[in-house]
Amino acid sequence: MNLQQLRTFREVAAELSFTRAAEKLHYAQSSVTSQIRNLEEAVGAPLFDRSGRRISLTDAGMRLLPYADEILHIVEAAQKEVDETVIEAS
Amino acid sequence: MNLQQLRTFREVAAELSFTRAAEKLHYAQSSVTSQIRNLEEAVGAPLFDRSGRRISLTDAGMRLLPYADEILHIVEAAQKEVDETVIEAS
DNA sequence: TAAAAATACTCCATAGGTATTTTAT
DNA sequence: ATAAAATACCTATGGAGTATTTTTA
Repeated sequence: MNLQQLRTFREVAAELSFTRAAEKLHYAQSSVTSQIRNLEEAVGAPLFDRSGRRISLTDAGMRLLPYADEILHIVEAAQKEVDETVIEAS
Repeated sequence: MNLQQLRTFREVAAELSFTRAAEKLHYAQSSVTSQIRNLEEAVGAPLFDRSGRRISLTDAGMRLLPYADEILHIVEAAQKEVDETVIEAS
């Protein structure tokens, strides 16, 4: 599991589309496919149901989503906190 | 910034030694050095003061540490949450 | 049949290792 | 003198892309 996979997962979950998530994040569609596949391998469960051109979150996906959000928010907060130090030092 | 860097950062901060952190995490010492260097680049601030063979956390490092801990804890919790789904499905 | 995901493949960046050098005690 | 971090260098893995194929609505 890595932060980039979580960002991509969040976007795919929001769009319910690999293609649109790829456009938004400036990835190739195939890259989004592998990121999600790798994340699914990492967590040991499928995150989306694929039925051709419609996808939907699995149970595991629905459970993971709020954690992904939380993690990414804290990462942002951490960056801001460190930025404060840099500002104060100047 | 990535999760592996945060895990390594946490261990270096706990040990206050690149060498001991490398042993604990089964990395080469040079790998820990680059991981920390890359993390420092990512956040835009030095995280440790190096004065030869003694290292200590900088102000930025001290600020980042609790966030790193929090992020890594939530990552663990997320994995457990997904595991629940896998168990329930069986 | 058309839109979206999966697959095959290629290429390159980077992560990690070994070996060595530098630097403070 | 020595213990620890930094650096130089090398290799291999994997991430991202393009092009194509498969799938289902």
